[in-house]
Amino acid sequence: MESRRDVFQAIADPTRRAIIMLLAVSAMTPNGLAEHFNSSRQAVSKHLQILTECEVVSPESRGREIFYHINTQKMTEIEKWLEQFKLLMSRKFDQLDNVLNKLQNRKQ
Amino acid sequence: MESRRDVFQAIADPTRRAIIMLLAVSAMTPNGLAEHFNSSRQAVSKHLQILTECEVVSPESRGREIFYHINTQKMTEIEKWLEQFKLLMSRKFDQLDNVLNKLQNRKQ
DNA sequence: CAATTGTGCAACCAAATAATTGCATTATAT
DNA sequence: ATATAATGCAATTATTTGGTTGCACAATTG
Repeated sequence: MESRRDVFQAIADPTRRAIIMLLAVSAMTPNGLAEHFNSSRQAVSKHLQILTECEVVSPESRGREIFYHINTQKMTEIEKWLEQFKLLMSRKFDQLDNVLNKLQNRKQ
Repeated sequence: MESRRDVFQAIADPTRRAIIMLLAVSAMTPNGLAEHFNSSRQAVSKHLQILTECEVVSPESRGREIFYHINTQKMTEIEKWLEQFKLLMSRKFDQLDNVLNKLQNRKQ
């Protein structure tokens, strides 16, 4: 539970993805979240720790409860990466188009 | 190297993300890919195996070489999940809006 | 003040991961 | 036919992961 700590690592685990979805609807406490899963409260707490470390989530203390909120901003990193990917893909098709155009020009 | 085999697991590893980006530009062989990394060819081959298993990539044999292509379709699963997430987030704001509207109506 | 509640943290453990090295196999080239 | 190149597969290993239990500690309740 130490090293690689980024958004992609954060969403790799299905339980963490479920936590993210729940928190997207409303901020919740570890106990509140744990009710939705089979694993123990401490297990959920560990996931929250990981999510906090990569800033996907941030804790807000209210009395003895801690509400965890989604950090939307961090989630956009995934989107950025996907955009980059799609850009590279589209360029590939552009190059293919160029090849096809040249072939067509030769035929003319 | 057995169990969880989905797109999110696929993009969790930074080397695999790099491989995906390279293949987004053009199909490549394991040897060709390995030149871009410090790790051994076999290590890259294992990543390709994982990427193949979750259908992010597919192999095309040409003589003794194997060209790996990106399977764009599978990448959209990530996008779908992100869309779902953003939908939940927007609904949260809608609910907040509703609350604010009701408060405003009371003041009227 | 004592009991309870909500939480984090440490120690521990089984399983999975990423990487290595050493082969076996197939296709090409000489 | 033999050498070489491109690749996959198996065994091994260190590290990381995800989970558990048991505890400590602060806030709340009675």
